[in-house]
Amino acid sequence: MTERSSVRQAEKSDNDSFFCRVYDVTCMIPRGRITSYGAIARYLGTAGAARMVGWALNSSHSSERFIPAHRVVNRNGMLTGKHHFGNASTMQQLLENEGFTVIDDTVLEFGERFWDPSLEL
DNA sequence: GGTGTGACAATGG
DNA sequence: GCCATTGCCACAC
Repeated sequence: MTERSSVRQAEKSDNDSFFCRVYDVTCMIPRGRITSYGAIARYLGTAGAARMVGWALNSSHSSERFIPAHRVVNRNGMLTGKHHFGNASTMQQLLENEGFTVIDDTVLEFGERFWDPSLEL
């Protein structure tokens, strides 16, 4: 009996998918904040599935809800998935609009504006 | 049902 | 200190 099973039983909805959780957490990211794939994965209980988080966001376009995936970067603060926004500059523009400074596909404010769902949520 | 993959993360040389 | 390799876990084929 794991924590996950209880949650899964409580939800018992289509949201039981790992993807939906990633979408939910990503939407919870406060404006002006930023997090990493590993932080989200760890919050979900799958610390080693950081890659899955990225993959889930890759399918975020399939979600009816807008997913601020631009607030999610790798541990280095690098915009590794900017190419998946359609235009490579879209993700950077969104981050700059949030008040971030993006240089060389890397968020300089990453260390300061880092938001950990496991700590904040 | 097994194999491959994937927007990462951590470790080793 | 930088580059290369391995591990990880859930989904698609």
